[in-house]
Amino acid sequence: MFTLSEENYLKAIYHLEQGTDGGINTNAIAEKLATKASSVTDMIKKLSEKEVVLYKKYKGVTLTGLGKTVAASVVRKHRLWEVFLVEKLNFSWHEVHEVAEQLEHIKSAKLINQLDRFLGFPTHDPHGDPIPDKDGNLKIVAKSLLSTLSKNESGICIGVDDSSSGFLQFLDKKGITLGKKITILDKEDFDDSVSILIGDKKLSISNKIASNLYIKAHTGQ
Amino acid sequence: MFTLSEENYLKAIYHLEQGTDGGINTNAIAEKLATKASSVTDMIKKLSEKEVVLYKKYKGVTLTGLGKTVAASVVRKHRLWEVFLVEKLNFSWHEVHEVAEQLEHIKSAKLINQLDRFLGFPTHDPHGDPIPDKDGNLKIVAKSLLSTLSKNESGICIGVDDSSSGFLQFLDKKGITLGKKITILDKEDFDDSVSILIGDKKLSISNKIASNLYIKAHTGQ
DNA sequence: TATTAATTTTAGTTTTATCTAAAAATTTAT
DNA sequence: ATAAATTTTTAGATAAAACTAAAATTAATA
Repeated sequence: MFTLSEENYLKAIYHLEQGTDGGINTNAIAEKLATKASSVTDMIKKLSEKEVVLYKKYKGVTLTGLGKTVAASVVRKHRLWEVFLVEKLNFSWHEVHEVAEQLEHIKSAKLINQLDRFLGFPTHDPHGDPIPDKDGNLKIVAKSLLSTLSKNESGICIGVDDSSSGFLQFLDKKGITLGKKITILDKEDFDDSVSILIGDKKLSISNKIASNLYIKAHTGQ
Repeated sequence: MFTLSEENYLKAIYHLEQGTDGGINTNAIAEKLATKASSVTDMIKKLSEKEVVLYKKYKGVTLTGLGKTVAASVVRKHRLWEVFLVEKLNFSWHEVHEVAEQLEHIKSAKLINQLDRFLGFPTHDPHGDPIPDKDGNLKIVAKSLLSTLSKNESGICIGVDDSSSGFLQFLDKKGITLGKKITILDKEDFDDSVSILIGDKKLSISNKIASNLYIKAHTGQ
């Protein structure tokens, strides 16, 4: 069994490992968890003894198979609870993270299995992130940043890169939500801003925004 | 804000205060929380500094107004989550306690308000215990133990005194559930066992069982 | 009431997870 | 390749919440 703190470290390492292959730096973990590098070293030693990470001094850490399983289970719980909050309790997508950070540590296999069923076995959380299955596997959907699309191309908005509360509320204000079709009307060389058509509305968004929206390839008009 | 441990102490004192008026003993709290008296003394000092309990050395503790509010809020969360588990996630009433012990510490006013609404503002948990409202008040329903009823009297089963898993599973096996009408057919002087009619079934239960079932007075047949 | 018994508190440790400051190792740059 | 900068680890300290053992207080009883 793992403590709340251990679970948080495993989750942080899990997220940092996504998209890299080498070991994860002490400093990177410290920054992610808003703690000090020395604290990270301490915890890593403990996790290493529990055989959830591989650790060589000064060389960073990687999750073991067991470590990945534990971390994925925490992420699974986090994302399932987020779905619950949005679908059943009328939370907005920008309000769920903080509460899910707490709920993800509740220990009960039956609880999470039943919650999964109750929610209809969702595959993605309210921000478009995939929900690991019971075995910790997650289905990777091919996606690209809106900023990489060319003029007249279009796609379905399926996720956000930055899921900070501020960004999500900005999207709400602009009427940009998951599942909507977005078409690139024009791209401005000057500042890389983009004119888009979303629903029946035309609007201009900055490159920064376009670089935080994931799009699923969408053939045809 | 209160730590998990502080909340558990407040809840224990809250429950121990029900039905008494004097101060609560250190030993009683220690037993309830399966800890040592010396640990209780330590925590009580801290709670006293936080002004949630009144404490005089060697004289036990009582909750202050603030203490009652905090404790009631934890109990409210516990019982709402129990309703959720039974009503929405198909838990049995004997399975909910352990999970609710964890869920009761999740901090989010919106979460608990929305959960309350989602569940239809329930007034009682799956064991028949009242759910404190937002202000910590709970509606006391007049109830009596089944063992106090006389021959030919009847009532509705509305709660259990002992809500241990073992007892609840026993009741399941016998088909005794909340909301059912129970009529006393006979009482045995020899061992104080009781013959009852529940639904269309007759069965005999020991005095121990009859002393753990609460009945709401029920006029007429 | 004096003595014994029970309860409660104090004093001193332990464990977990953090921290700061300093030392060690590694990486980067001149 | 050596010095400087950065990163990481070690050493020692702190706070929370628990413990054991002993001392202090209160309650029970002969």
